[in-house]
Amino acid sequence: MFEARLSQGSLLKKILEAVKELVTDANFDCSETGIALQAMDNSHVALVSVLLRAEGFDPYRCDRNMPLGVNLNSLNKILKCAGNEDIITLKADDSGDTLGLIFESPNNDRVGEYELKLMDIDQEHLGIPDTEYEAIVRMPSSEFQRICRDLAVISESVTFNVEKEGIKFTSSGEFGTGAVTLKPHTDIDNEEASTSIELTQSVTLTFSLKYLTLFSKSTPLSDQVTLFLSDNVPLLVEYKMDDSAFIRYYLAPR
Amino acid sequence: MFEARLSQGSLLKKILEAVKELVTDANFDCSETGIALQAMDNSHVALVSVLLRAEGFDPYRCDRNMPLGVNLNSLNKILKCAGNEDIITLKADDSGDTLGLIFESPNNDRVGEYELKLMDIDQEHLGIPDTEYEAIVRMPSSEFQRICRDLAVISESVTFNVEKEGIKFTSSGEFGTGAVTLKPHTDIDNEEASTSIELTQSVTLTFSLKYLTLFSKSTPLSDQVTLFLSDNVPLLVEYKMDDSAFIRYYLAPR
DNA sequence: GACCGGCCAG
DNA sequence: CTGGCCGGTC
Repeated sequence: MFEARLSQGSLLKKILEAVKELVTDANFDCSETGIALQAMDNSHVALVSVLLRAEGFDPYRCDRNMPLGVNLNSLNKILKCAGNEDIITLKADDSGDTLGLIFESPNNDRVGEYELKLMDIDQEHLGIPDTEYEAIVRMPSSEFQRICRDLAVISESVTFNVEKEGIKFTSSGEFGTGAVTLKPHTDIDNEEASTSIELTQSVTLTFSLKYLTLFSKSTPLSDQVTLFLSDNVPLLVEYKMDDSAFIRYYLAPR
Repeated sequence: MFEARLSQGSLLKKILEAVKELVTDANFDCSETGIALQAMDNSHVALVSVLLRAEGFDPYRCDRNMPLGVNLNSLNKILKCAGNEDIITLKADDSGDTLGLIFESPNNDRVGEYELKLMDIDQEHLGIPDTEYEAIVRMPSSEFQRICRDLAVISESVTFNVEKEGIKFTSSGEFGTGAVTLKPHTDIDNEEASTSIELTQSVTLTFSLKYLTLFSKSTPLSDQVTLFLSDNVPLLVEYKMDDSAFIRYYLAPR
């Protein structure tokens, strides 16, 4: 028996928006500690990892580990039937062949009940090594999205150059070149507009803008994004919702 | 060496929006006095003339005349990477093979640096004769845009009939006819909403609405537009931004 | 069906 | 001024 009630249902809706273009089918691995989703993207270039800890739900109950194999496109269609203010409850019985979704409107005068057929998905479970990164950049997620969108005009790839003084994003294409530099900056009135850089070593790496742009669909989930970089190691792009949830993307450098 | 800093960068963004559908490639003729662009539209029916005087920049420096041949579509893409509040600096070194653009955010924690490859464009320099016009109509630019949009429903062309008492725009098409009359009107509280007509002789001329509609993309540049008309002479449609900049369109009558 | 532009709301 | 939504065009 699995049951998880999420008072801020829009969180789940946004997560699906942030993942569905990258992955078509994936397991929701439900356990006592929460719900995890981990999958390579369809072209096996990027990795997505979502964690929703049990503490983020109320109540949360999961008697035994269950991998719920979901077609994300179908799930997304069903989630579009939930209002943004709805409370969403996920349910699965031990047979594990359907996922139940209940959408309750805030004033409880409307209840939607949906069932999604589940599927068996080969669990290619991916150990992600814990890395000490050489550079950690925290910046407004909207800024990151803007930079990806802007530089995509110039080229298909972007080079990140992180120094103590700032992070510089550079692209070069057929009709010209572009570069955006962000300086560390603390806005006390507006913490979410701040940019910070920690590094043990300056780093220069190049990535596909197509994937970064897909990652930046997570912008509505968090005001800030954190980039973790090391030479010859996949970039980690992390959106933390609060202490009980995150979405992480990994992308190998070019 | 050419360098021009424009504190209101959105001006340049809007100018490109107002020109790019008419002209694909053009020279930015940079000289001591400012930046001029003059080009026939792609079908050689209309003429666009933009002038940005040196006084509108701070600082402005141009050591020698340089025609910077630009693909306006590429330039427009790059300008979309500038924020609406950004300060824009244009730069070209004496080789003149790239145009540099620097976008500085208002609080200076974000800098975009772009380079656009330049091209050689045959300078068909167009002498525009100074004309004494028979009729000069000044009106709200939004009104002009609205009239073009409205009458385009009726026909592909519009007839301007200017009398002392008013200007009448008339179209006639397969399913009906339309006419809009504007009377001179001075709104003291709101100068920009006024309409005025000066004439030495009444004038009746017919023009392509397609081009007038393209001209009216300049509406965001100025609250007022001025129409200069004479029999058998191209219409001049002028948007003056302030004393240091204008965009003018010329269109031969049908 | 996808992309771009215009309009409306926060 | 920015972001999201809707409509139109390619």
